[in-house]
Amino acid sequence: MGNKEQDACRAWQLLIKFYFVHRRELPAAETDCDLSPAQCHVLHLIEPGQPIPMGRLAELLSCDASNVTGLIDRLESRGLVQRRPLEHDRRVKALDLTPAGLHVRAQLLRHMTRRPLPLSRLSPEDQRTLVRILQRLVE
Amino acid sequence: MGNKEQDACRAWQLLIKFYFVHRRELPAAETDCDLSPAQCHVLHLIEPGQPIPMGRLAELLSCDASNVTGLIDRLESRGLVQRRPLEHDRRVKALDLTPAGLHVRAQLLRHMTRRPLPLSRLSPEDQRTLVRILQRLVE
DNA sequence: TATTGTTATACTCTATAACTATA
DNA sequence: TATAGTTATAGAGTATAACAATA
Repeated sequence: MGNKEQDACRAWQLLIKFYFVHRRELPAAETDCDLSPAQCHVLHLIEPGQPIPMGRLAELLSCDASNVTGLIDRLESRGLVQRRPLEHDRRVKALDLTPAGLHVRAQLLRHMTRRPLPLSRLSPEDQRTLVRILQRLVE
Repeated sequence: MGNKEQDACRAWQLLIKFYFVHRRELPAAETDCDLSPAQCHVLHLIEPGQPIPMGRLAELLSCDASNVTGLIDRLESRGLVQRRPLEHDRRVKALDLTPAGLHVRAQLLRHMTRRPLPLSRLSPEDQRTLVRILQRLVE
């Protein structure tokens, strides 16, 4: 029967609810770092030492490329991000974190993972189980 | 020891990652319904038959009250939401869904729960376990 | 006087369309 | 001609501060 479907659907609904409930907690971490949600997302996506083309970033953000221009303009003017044209194709501009950007990104990740409060309601076994299941979901 | 802390922290990080990965999938459901993310959030929060004061909505959205004014202006001009002053305290304006709003909200929830795809990777047992654990998290 | 919501203002985020530079 | 990114424009989302109406 469709029990498996039902469980998957129910889990999906719960994850969405969790998403909504906590989408209002994450911004606290973001404003702690003086970043807008979009800027936070960008910093999260630019992995240290792995320059990423602007177009690829637009894909990951699911937004228009024109958007990325302004987003990066602001981060660059704050000294957190650098544009550099690729040697073999000068149309492409690769983004990388500056030292200051690295620092803010690390701070952001610390702040975002600072409050696992609702999770402490779970038993140790459930916490381990949740970790195992989620790892499979996001891999 | 700190194992419990570690598991809670790890689970939190994974949920955040899940949040980021899927924050770009949910907007598809939102634009299907021709709603912005914020409008989607509002419709999600106004439960059918349970009028909610504007200030309470600002709390739930974790945003300034002045924001809610514009947000509701736009939804009201589209005929999805109604403002009504409470009889016993006419400062307070309670929000309720119109019939059209009810319809769009139901459509939105359907679209949002339409794709439990990554969840189908999990075994039936894991799906049930995930449901049980998440229920405790969002209750 | 205190509270609820609105208005005015300014900035960020977002998409569309037209454009520039490079390939 | 096609692609990567930018610019111009317009509308939505957001916060702060000053305001109006009600309590």
